[in-house]
Amino acid sequence: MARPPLARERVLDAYESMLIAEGERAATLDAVARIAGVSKGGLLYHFASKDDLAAAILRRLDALVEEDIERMSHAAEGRVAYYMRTSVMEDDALDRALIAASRLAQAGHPDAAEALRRVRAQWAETLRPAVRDETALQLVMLISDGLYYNNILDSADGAGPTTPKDGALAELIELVERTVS
Amino acid sequence: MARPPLARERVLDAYESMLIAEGERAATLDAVARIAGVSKGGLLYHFASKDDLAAAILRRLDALVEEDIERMSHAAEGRVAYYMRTSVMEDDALDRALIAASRLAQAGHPDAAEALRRVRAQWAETLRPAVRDETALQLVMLISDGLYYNNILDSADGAGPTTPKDGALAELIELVERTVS
DNA sequence: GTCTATATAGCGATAGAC
DNA sequence: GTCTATCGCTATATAGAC
Repeated sequence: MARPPLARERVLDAYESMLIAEGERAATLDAVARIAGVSKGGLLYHFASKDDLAAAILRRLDALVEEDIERMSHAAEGRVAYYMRTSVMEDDALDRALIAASRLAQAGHPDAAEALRRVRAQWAETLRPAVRDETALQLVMLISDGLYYNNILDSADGAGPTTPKDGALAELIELVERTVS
Repeated sequence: MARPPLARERVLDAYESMLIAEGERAATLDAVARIAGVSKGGLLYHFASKDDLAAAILRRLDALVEEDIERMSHAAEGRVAYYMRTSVMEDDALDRALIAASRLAQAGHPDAAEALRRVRAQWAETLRPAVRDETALQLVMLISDGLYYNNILDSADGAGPTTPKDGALAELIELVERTVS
């Protein structure tokens, strides 16, 4: 676990990139192997099947979410502001794993849908002490879901962001914080 | 246009159902034909290709959104309340077309992603006169997006809704209306 | 650990009978 | 307008050399 083979990580990154940029359909073993710079046989040495590849993405997601929950719990700006600010696309490791998992979920992978629901439940649990009541919690969760939904749509083709950024986002966060606390 | 062939509609409905319940991967011509109760040849008489099938879903979506915009414009409860109330899954024709289009978008179909962005822009235009400012508009749009995102996730497998319903939804709508108007 | 070559199956689409 | 039969391609996965 301490030093995973480099080729294995490269393959997983390539799979994730393909899922994000081209969708599940295009993320074939051939295409992933090509992007990762290995042969199909080489790929299948590290991941025995396509399902194995998907499972690895979901494990990566779980690990990144655990770190995120930890950071959110101790964020100086407060949990709500941290959560909303990090819900816009920054193309970091967690964003990418989330979008990849969403692609898998929508392609019909049941474990991916369950993983995403579990992640959402963890976030809700962490946010609950920081908001006034359940209605306020729903409001914050849904706005974050909305930001992710747009990230997911815009990552499909190379479209520019349709959601607020920078100044507009700061105003939105301010409005939400006034509403929920 | 006045009386489209019944078999054609059955095929389109079957395709939509497969997309929603099993994802784009599983919505093969064989599977769709089987659900619709026709042969693959029969299917391909009505829709020349799989792309043609996807395009028909997007045309259906456009027509249903046009009706929805019309209803929203004259809703007695107000545009914001109408919009939020109809953003939770009711399994009506519009919900189904939206989820199907979202599956196509995430499978890498570029026209689907563009269609969904266009729909979102139409909704924003209709809501704008009903809210205080752009930040408020963003808040309403994102909560609706969040509700759809959860619909989409929960439709993949047979999971129960994770978003507010009935009383909790009414409270959320009330909170949002206080915030944006 | 990575490669090439190949088996096997499923998919989209065509052809032609009825 | 709907069917059966079939073609050609591509995808996943295996076998075995290096």
